[in-house]
Amino acid sequence: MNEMELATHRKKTHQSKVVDILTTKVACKECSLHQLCLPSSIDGSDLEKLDRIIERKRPLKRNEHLFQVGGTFSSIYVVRSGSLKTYSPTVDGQEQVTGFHLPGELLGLDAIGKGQHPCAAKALETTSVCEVPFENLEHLTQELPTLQHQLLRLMSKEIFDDQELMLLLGKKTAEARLSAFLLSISLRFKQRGFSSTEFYLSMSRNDIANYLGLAVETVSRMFTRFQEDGIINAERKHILINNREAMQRIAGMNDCCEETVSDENQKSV
Amino acid sequence: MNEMELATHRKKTHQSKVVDILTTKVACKECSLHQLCLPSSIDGSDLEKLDRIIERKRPLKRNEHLFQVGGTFSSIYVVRSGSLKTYSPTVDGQEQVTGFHLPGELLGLDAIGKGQHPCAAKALETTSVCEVPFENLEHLTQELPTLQHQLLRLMSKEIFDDQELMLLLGKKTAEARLSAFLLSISLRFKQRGFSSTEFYLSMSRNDIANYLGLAVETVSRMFTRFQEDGIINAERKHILINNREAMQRIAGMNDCCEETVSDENQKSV
DNA sequence: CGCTGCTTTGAACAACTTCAACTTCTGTGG
DNA sequence: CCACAGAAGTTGAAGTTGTTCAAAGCAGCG
Repeated sequence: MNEMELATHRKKTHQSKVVDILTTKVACKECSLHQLCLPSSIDGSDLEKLDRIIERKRPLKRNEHLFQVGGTFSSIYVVRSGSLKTYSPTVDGQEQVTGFHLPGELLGLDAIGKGQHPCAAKALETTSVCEVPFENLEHLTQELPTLQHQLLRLMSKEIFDDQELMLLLGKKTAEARLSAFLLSISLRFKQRGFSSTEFYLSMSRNDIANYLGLAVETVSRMFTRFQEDGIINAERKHILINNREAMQRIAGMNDCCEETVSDENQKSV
Repeated sequence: MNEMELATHRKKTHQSKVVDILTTKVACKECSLHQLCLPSSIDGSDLEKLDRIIERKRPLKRNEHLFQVGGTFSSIYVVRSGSLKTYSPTVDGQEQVTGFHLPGELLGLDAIGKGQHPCAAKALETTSVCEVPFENLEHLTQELPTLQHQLLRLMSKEIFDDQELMLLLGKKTAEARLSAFLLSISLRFKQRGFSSTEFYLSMSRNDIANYLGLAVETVSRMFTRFQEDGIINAERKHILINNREAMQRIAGMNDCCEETVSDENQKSV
């Protein structure tokens, strides 16, 4: 039944030039991000239903906005390729980078509550996204319990991740922050089938510093220090992780000065 | 700054609290938190369906746990009265307070993704909660689109709030953090029909400091400073907000350097 | 080639932490 | 009801981390 429909659908949406693999209108079924995205754990005709409500937009160029602060919320977005940053303006005219978004990751979940985007999203490089009109998605989740479950899971994960970051910002030293950041990126690349030890950072030092709540200079110094210690090789945006264990150690604790924490005493009360 | 006044306040503080109202099994329909909680925008027989899946547990005593780290996730919880803190253990055996929860607020949303609680929840005072078995809730949201919508809204709000806190932790000075914290508490009390200018903090300075990513001593000093500047009156846990505008100004910007309260000509926007 | 924006480096400085002592509060048992 | 011990909060002084300011090195691009 649906093969035909799907073909028709694809033809209808196939109006822009096919430049490269990034702009191809891949069905969810064939998308390599399948397992990371909303369709995880959905298949068959259900997947096609989801597929049908998704709009695949033309790729964004570097520095183009996906949405602006205060923009009306109507869709959530999934990164298909490339990357974006989200950031909010602060009272004093600065901006605070609230997140980086790699392929398979969702954007816009923070806007559901108020109906408008509390942050802006800007492409860090050439980036393509799937647009999922939220109203349609809500309707579809009524039909597909597993889709609803997946949506809730993804939102929950976002809450969880945010809390991890809060912990980072509240308690960790500069080197712990950068280390944790690099490990997080590394892990996310790995989950997407890329190398976890060698990658390019699409964001500037400034964005990293902003995200981690540090001054650019501090981030730069930390990169230098890690390199001197042989833990990483950093040539501009090209990163090579040499010693993952060391990084995990640094990211984990290193409270302020010395370590020697082999304490087993779990506080229970 | 009036010792007589403060002494009087102190005496009033020691009045015993009658808690029998708190333990009554109120139906959602009659709950004063109706508008803040899941049932918002549901009514009639639908509300009764929700009511039926909710379990009202016996009140928790101060320092009792609602759930522990790593505990199996099966329900989300709504605070009915009292308050709780959530906190996660850090690698080095410390704990990081991730939030305070007042009546009408949800707990456990961060556990949906992994199926177990990434943080523990402990009562700060005598506290009663509603338990909402998640599986039942998920089923019910399939029937009641508005309930689903409300759940998504609440989760989205949590994401949004977390991002606000990230901003606080990443960019703000100690006084800005404390000021923003007090304003947040004030607002939440107001939404619950309590005074927004005079309230009791159920959490210790230690918890506040931990939550804000500061040392206890720093928080203490900031309280003292605010009091000296006449912005608040703080007698232990009893807080009186005298100058909301000043607090908003301090919470908003006040980049790094200090200035006196008289200073009106600061950068706006 | 010279401009611009991004990154790195150095030195002085400020904010916050840590350490330590002291005060105030709370609750428990005599 | 009071005394006492432990917890919680406050205050001061010294010490660190990270910031700010200033300037120089590097890549990209017209």
